[in-house]
Amino acid sequence: MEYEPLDNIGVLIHTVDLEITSYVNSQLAAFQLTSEQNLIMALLWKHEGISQNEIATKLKKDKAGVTRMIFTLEKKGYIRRETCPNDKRSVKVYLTEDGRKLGNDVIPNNKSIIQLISKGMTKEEILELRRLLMKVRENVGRS
Amino acid sequence: MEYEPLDNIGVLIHTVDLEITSYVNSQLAAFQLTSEQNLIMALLWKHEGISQNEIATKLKKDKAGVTRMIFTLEKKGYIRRETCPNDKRSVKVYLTEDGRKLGNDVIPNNKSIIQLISKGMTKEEILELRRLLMKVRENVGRS
DNA sequence: AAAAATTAGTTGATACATCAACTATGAGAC
DNA sequence: GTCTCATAGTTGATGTATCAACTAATTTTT
Repeated sequence: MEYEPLDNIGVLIHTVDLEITSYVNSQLAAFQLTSEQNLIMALLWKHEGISQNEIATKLKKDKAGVTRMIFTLEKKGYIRRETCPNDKRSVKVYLTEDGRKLGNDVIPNNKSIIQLISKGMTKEEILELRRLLMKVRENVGRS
Repeated sequence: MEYEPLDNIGVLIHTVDLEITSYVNSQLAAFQLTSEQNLIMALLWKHEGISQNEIATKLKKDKAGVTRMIFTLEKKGYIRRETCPNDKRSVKVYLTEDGRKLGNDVIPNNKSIIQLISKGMTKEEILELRRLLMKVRENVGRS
């Protein structure tokens, strides 16, 4: 009855996650963006003016973390925060000119990153990978 | 030519990783261990007296992080550090009595965690999941 | 309208991943 | 033996994830 605490699907998923992040970060370094900041920017390139709360919901991230990432992006000069006049609790996030221009280079870059991750896999394999990952997700039942 | 920066295999793997970690942490909370601390303990339950460097290598973790995790485990009273007399640069890590006893409860717990993660999947599906994850790994080429 | 509950966001704390700079020790070349 | 290089570990910094406690504003209840 051997058991392999260091070599199981959970650990493998964690390792692959870190390696993907490392790769993505290396591809984004030139734009002064990290993988997670890039997700926020990607949202804003599609729907500018959404609130921090919407960002947190869509990215399934903790609102505390979103507050801090937004702060970092603001420091970098890519976004602008504005209190919503209709609901003063809410903060709407807008792109700056720099932030908007950044998309021209980063969006094509993102497309090629996404393609590379599943390079050499058939549509069926990608679907199967998704299905099996969803099965694991269901098993640990965090939703 | 749509592109889905927020819904691709990379993001899914990241999400599943976080959910697995969250589940594992919930199962380990009673033992005052986190998922990563548990990996170090699991190593020590098998090979007591290995060095921090061996721990870092086997867990593929940065040595800086290992230093800090070892420090935390020492504070918790589960391990003991001892400078190697043959190589004074090296620190050997030993279990305390508490740390050794902890294994009696945690090891069975770990086995059931590992089983649960791939519950309801056939051997072939688990192998296919591994294979596809290794393919992604190869694609991002961080090794 | 006043009280109670909910919501948006902030701040603080802890943990992990990663990189860079550093110290101390050891090993190999000569 | 000394000089050079490599190795083990530490410390500091930044970024992300998560939880808890908190403020301020809004919505619901009564």
